Amino acid sequence: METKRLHINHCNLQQIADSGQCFRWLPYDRTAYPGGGYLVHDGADRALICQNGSEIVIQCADGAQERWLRYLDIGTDYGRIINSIPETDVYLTRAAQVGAGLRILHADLWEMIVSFIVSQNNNIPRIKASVSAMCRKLGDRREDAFGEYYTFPTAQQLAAADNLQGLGLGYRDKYVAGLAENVCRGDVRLDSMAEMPTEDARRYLRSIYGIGEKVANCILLFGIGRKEAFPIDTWIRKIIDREYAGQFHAENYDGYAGVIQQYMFYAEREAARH
DNA sequence: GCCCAGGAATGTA
DNA sequence: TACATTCATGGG
Repeated sequence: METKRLHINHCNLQQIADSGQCFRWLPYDRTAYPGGGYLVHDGADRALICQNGSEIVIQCADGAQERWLRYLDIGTDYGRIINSIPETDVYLTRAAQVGAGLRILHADLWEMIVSFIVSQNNNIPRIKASVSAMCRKLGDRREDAFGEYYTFPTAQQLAAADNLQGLGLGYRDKYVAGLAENVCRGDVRLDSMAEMPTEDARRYLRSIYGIGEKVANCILLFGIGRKEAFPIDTWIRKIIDREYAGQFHAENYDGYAGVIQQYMFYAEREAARH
């Protein structure tokens, strides 16, 4: 294990953990890390990531620092994005203030694909439960300095499962099983997507049974870092109808509308909680 | 009992 | 193209 300490602007672990883009952030020893400490799982890896003010502390496997810095999207200037919001848009200005510590994670593509297939017509606590159950039942058991954990199951591991009952997937189990089989057979190739233009990658994702427009955009945004992707779920739909008369001009934020969407999503849910 | 959840597939006109 | 229905599952 090794430790990396650094300062990151516009990074609030608590906000990210509750932003609906990651389903395997487990709160860790909150008394020792009042600013937020999480065992962050992504694909086959995990790290302990903690916060004290603007200082972020990453404890991870030897040689994995760069991997986790990339995961945290260290190269993006979120202050510039927030500052690009026109003052005339009172709603969005406020939303970005509320969620000023959000970042778009560079998460494992396969895990994002499966997780967001599971997310359709579902709620976040149930998505977390299903994803955790998939890992525990089908992933590899591993141990590190913080104890045991389970990797996210590979396509092979998911395809090898005789059935996916008992994971709480509901009717979505056939989507997951079908995709896992197609990936194993080589009929679906995911590694090629990272090189595709976003439109091509979106079309490719949408050709997969169980992936529609919204889920494809979530995968593009969180799985391959395409910040222009703008997922519209029930929360975003509600905001657009109420604040923008049914039409939001995402093209005003060309190349990073997905970040704007995340501010909207977080702020709306934060407001609904109180 | 109903409605909702980070929707999508399918059927119908 | 544009709607309507159906799909598991659990919490409010």
